[in-house]
Amino acid sequence: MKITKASDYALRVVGFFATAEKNRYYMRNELSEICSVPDSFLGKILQHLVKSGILESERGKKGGFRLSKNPEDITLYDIIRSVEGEIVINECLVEGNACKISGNCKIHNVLDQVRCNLINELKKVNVSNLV
Amino acid sequence: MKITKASDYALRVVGFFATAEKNRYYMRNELSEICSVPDSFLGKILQHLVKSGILESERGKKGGFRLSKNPEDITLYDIIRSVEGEIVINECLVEGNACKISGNCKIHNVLDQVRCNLINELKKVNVSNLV
DNA sequence: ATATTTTAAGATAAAAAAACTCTTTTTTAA
DNA sequence: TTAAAAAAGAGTTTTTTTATCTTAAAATAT
Repeated sequence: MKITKASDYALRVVGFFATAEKNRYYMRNELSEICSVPDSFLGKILQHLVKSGILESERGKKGGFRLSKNPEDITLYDIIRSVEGEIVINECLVEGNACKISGNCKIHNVLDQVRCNLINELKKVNVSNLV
Repeated sequence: MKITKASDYALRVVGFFATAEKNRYYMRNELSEICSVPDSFLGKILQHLVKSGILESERGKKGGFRLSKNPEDITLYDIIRSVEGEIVINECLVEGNACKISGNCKIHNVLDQVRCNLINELKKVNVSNLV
């Protein structure tokens, strides 16, 4: 019931971009320093954020990372989803993974409700709310 | 962002008790079979549930486990809390663990809100709702 | 009393996931 | 064509989860 450190780091970085100079590219090692995130680990996290369209990147000299959307259009859910994959409260609800008792118990339905509610809460907050 | 298997197992067991013969003691190995939970792992889970007052136990012949409250008075939160400890959405919010940037960032406040909301949702559902 | 049955407690082991690193490749600009 | 940056993928270490096993303690039946 906890976000991973990768998510925490991602939130910091995207949160920083909301306050940063618009359109400027920041290099991985700059971001690493500014946000106190291990440099090479951050590399992986940034890749995820780029793949899911939250950041955009440019290689080579003058390269780096910057936001590819307005902060208002990026939610906490987007960021966590980007680095952790889909949020699932309990394993049994994962498709193709149904547990033996799933037919006749309500636990899973209830947990799925909790999950939907959690996701909605995370969608309510956008990155500009973090400034 | 997922409950542990121990929590899932605990939910099954307590859920079963809600449908089971009232006041009767069920032995660990019975519960293990009924709920499809590994016998010795279940031992540990049952200990947690007893310690937090959800179940009560009796040793020796005729011993076993049973509910020590009405199903209506046991919430999903109680059960998860019992086996996983306090729900924390992000590590930085754990006391004595404050991260360097905690003073000047809103991320943690926001995640704490999400956490409160999640806990409230889990408190809304009680074990009799699972029958 | 004593043997039997059951949970309690603690140590330990195996497996899985998380957290992080390193190396090689690709892209870009000067 | 060289230097600087991200991309990609493999690999490593650490931590957490998921169990198991063994010994102790308690309750009951005989």
